[in-house]
Amino acid sequence: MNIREIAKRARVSHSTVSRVINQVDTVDPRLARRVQAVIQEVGYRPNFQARALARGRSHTVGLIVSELSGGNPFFSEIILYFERVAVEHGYEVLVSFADKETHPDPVTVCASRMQERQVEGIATLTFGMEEQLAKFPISVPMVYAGADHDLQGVRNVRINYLSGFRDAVKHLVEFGHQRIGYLSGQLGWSSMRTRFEALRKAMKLAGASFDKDLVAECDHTWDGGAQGMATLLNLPKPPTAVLCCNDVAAVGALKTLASRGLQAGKDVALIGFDDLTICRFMQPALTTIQFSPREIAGLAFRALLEEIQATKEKSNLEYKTKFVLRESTCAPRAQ
Amino acid sequence: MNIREIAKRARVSHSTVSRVINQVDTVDPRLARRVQAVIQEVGYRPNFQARALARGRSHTVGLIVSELSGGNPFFSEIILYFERVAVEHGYEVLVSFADKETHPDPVTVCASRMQERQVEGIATLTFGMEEQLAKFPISVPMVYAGADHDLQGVRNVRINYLSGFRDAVKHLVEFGHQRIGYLSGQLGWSSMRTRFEALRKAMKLAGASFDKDLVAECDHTWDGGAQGMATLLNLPKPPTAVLCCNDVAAVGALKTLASRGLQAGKDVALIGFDDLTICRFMQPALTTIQFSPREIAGLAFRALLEEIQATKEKSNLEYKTKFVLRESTCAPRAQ
DNA sequence: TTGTAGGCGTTATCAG
DNA sequence: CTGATAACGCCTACAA
Repeated sequence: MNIREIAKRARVSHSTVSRVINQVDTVDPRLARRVQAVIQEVGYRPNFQARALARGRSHTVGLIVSELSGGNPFFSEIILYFERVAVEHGYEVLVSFADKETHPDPVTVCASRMQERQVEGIATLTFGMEEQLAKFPISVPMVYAGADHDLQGVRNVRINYLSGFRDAVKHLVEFGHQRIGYLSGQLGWSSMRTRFEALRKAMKLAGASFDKDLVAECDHTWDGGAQGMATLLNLPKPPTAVLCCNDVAAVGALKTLASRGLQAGKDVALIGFDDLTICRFMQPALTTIQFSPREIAGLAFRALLEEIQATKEKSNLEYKTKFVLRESTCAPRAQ
Repeated sequence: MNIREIAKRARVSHSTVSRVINQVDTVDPRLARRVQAVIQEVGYRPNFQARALARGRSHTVGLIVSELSGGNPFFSEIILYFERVAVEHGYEVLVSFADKETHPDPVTVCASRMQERQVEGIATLTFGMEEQLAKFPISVPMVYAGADHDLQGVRNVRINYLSGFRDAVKHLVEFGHQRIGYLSGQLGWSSMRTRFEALRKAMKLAGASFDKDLVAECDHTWDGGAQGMATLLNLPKPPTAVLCCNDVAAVGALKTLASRGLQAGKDVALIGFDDLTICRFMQPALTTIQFSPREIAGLAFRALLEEIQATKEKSNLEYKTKFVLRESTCAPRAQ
């Protein structure tokens, strides 16, 4: 079933049908009704690809994620919500995974797929692989989130990491913590460097001294967090409070604490990052810094849309992390 | 940059270029090399939509999910892995959400989108909304997973719920549990009915009596599980062991237990369903029944591919749930 | 206001 | 083996 078939049945030309479909209002209401009736009757829907071809617009955007962190709900939710908001705006989304699991040369694969489908813009939400992907020889608008420095021609949704860390550190300092540790993700990831920097700055602002020995660099995964916490606990003088680069690492840390008979919120203060739903259900409920995949995906899509539509007045898009107090912190405990 | 431009530069006709791109091996190697060179040089990639139009094949499949259960990692992983395996096979995937959050009439919206993009097949992985979506006036192959009865013309990836429940129940019975409870999702969902049936059968097989009063019907969400467990605990004679319809509900249940000073694996036996990564990290580690989104997505895609390609020898696709023993069970405790 | 003709980038069918 | 030529389904001047 196509536009010509509809035209035949409605006894008009196919251009009239096209006009009706595209709501061109110069068309005679009576003809329009006749066409609509036929469309309804046969359940016709225009062919998206033919339209894209004729109009020269694919109505598709690309989304590049990394998903290196085995089973972190954060990334799957990024996809979920990005897809949602895109669909609401009449866009399709092409998801590409920039990791080695799918292909040895992810950059090329991504680039090819994006180019073939004529995406109108690309959001790169890898939180750390932006730099490698910047080699992309691509000619469409591009959006990052939380890139550490503004790249030429790339829109960046700024992430205010400091706001959350500031309140978190303040909270710990008020409790009297002197030995504050940090479970960092691998610093090869730019967003991990950025988080680390934010923490350092927050410490400085709070007038707290920062001991490099209390930083464990580990995988930003469940197991990575568990290992990292073990490293910190094995220190001659372990920290009395620990912040984590993300929630899954914090949950892993919780596991290690439990295995040593220690309790967060009692023996040691623990703070996560992301605010996954699971935080509310951990025992104790995990205090964390909110970094909502839903909101970030939304902001990124909005930024992308503005770039695609070449909007004059660009919104000032910034996501502000927020400290969320629950039960996993406490005053320092004598060793 | 298009096929004609390449043709011009390689001094051949555009048909020859097309042949080279499509690896038609009747083309003169020298010409082929010349064309390849130009393609490399200008970084040309064929236009996917034009191809789809000309070939009459979209190379796109639809995926319908429900995602009614706020922030259940299970569903986002279904999307993630389905997308992955589809891309590996050269397919694009069109994700549609069949829930009210996006639109009052999800069925129509899904149907329209799927039809417009000319999907070659549709996988409906909602685990309970299949029936409502069956009204779909659609003419392409369709795949379900775990539908409770085989529908005409629809391929169904069978889910063996019993295998997991059988071992779980056996495990509890061996511990000596007499009062086994169940936290069910709303029985309006077919997969919830199926799970419930599987449990009943497993109980029967184990020679255990099944008390209907020990079943709480709740939302299959984090908070739903928490509430359901509260209901069970408020019973005059609460169950000594509880199975759950999924892990997030089990985690919610864990929360309720903790708030009443009870411990799973000590005061009451608790068993989840899904085997989310988080299970390993709960305190105690959650014993559960494995229902892997990765494998199920993979099987569903394979089934879909077979339908699309009209494969003669259909694989016998069945997913077998599996009991995973961890730490959240124990012998019944005197009240 | 409506219809005709041409084009979007590709594949496919023919002659040559 | 190659190259015109005609689809694929739609949009859009331009002409009527």
